[in-house]
Amino acid sequence: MCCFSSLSIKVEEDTGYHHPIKHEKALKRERDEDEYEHKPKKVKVDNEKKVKKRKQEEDDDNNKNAGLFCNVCLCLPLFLRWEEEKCTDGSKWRFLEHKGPVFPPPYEPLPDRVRFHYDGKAMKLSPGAEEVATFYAKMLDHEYTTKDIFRKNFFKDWRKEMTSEEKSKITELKKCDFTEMHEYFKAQSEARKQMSKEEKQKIKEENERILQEYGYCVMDNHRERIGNFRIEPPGLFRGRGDHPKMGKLKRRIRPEDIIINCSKDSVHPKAPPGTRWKEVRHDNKVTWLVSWTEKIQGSIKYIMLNPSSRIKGEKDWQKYETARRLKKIVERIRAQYREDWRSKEMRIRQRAVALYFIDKLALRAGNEKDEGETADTVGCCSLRVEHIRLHPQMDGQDYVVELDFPGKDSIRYYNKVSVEKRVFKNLQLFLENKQAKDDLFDRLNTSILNKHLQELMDGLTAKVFRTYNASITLQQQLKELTSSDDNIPEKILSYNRANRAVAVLCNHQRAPPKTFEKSMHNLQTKIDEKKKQLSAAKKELKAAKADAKTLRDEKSKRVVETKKKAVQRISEQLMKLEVQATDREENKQIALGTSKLNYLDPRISVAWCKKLGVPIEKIYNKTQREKFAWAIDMTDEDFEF
DNA sequence: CTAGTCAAGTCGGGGGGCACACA
DNA sequence: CTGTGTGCCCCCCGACTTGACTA
Repeated sequence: MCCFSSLSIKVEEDTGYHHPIKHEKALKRERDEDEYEHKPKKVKVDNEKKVKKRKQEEDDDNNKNAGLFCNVCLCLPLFLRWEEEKCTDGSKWRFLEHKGPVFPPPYEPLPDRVRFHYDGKAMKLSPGAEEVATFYAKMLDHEYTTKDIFRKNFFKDWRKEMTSEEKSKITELKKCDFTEMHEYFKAQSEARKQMSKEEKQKIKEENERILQEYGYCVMDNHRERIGNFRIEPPGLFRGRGDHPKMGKLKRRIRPEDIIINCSKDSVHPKAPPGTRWKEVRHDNKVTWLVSWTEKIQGSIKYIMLNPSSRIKGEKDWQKYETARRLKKIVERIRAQYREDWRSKEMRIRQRAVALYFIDKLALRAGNEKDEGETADTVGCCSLRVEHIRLHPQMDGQDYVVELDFPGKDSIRYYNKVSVEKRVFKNLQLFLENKQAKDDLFDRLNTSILNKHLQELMDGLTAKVFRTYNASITLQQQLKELTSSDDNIPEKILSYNRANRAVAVLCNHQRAPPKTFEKSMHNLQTKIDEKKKQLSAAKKELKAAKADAKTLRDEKSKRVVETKKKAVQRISEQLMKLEVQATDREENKQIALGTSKLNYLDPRISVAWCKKLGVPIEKIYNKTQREKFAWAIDMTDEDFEF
């Protein structure tokens, strides 16, 4: 729980003890705010005019795209057609036909020789209890199984699946011995690795067959790839961070849980024999094909189309267009929030400082979360006093803000930034008379913030700043780092460095790969070998040159030439390896994939590739090229984000 | 490494409930 | 006073994007 719900509670609690929100200064501020509220009617009128003018500019810009055609589906005058359709009635498609989801195979009971032991004694479990036990057995060497919450949740849910007899016998998890089961599964996966080529080929073909049958749908005359057409198999819930629900049983999804979405006039998917769907509906206002409710969090899961599909590509394109519209007015917005740092109203100051963080540090919005239902993580609006420290002076810099909090997926955000004096002073004010667990921005939440942003620009929300800042950073960095004189490996290193700058901005971290040291070592060995090769080649060249000098014949001249070429080739290879090593080292704890896939306008990369003669394959792999087909196709080298 | 998996975010909209005006 | 209409707020949930991890 955070800002808003706690705000109302805070006010109630206030009768009991001295709470920050109603201390004297705050009360005075409230009075000030009331006065302030009555004044600025005029400002609003001005704003409306500005908005209109801005809209005009934006429309002009959109029209520039009118000449583009869609090569994704080869047949349509591109995005504008989609625009029109959507504007009229919000429908996402006219025709949708698919085969429904693929269910995981049913549970296969263990052979009798694989036993479960309780309190030292072998015990045959009922199929239901056994299946759940296998989920745990499979995870035995995972850290999860050492965690109390995980064990407690698992045991509780497991007992629900036991027969009454089992339930009365099995009362303590620590007396359970799953090792035989664990060994069995290890052997199984080993056996899978050892399978013959033919067997592997057979499995591959079967998978391909399923993909062809269930992995595609028809949406508005196009055969489109589905993203995730397999139903999630049962297992134990693995939350991230300190998740209060880790270890709970994720039950098997049955056809009776499934809602199918398709068009009326399509051939509806058939439920497996002897079963029926929960519902078949025909809602073309949404993009999903199949949905079901997940029982642990009560959230809905979907089967949707692959990122290469028209519907996703169009959304992606729109996202970047919104970010580009922000680019045009971002200076205006910055000027405004700087102005707002001096507002008489607390809520406006908080809003302005939060927006500054979102803009400068690319923080996420920070919605409220259900306390006790999810891991304790925060974003900008839900920052608490305990997550921030103020240093008037630090490392030779003034007004340093130290941020340290668990963000999305419980990834730590740690940063020290020097901020403007006014921001610093405001933060001091927000912190006054608060406890560690209190909200930093007690008069702000994401909905207030986004409503404000919506007034500044159509479609503007907190996350647009992340997209905008990521993309603009890539563009700037590419400009700064690359030169057309560089060779291809150097250009790619520069690209990765630009990409890396974005990943650092967005705090996209990864655990250093387990094999990192080893692969680094391997690479170093290769480099050493290359160096030896090079010096050998140089020696040979020298000798050849000496020969040529004494002999002065055509043949030895030619030898010199080939040796020269060899030296050149080897030193190029060496350089390539060294660049690779640098790249990998710098990438140890940083993940580039997320920003590449979700934050960087692909047109920037495509234009850069075209301009510098870098093949697009060096930047995007096959999947990525499919996802960004729209950009690869419509972008020329002059594109500016 | 890549592709796939599935958890965890963002954000908007709908609907219930409440305050208030008015017949 | 009661019943009805209206507007607003807030909460919840649905849909969709983002994200780290793993087979």
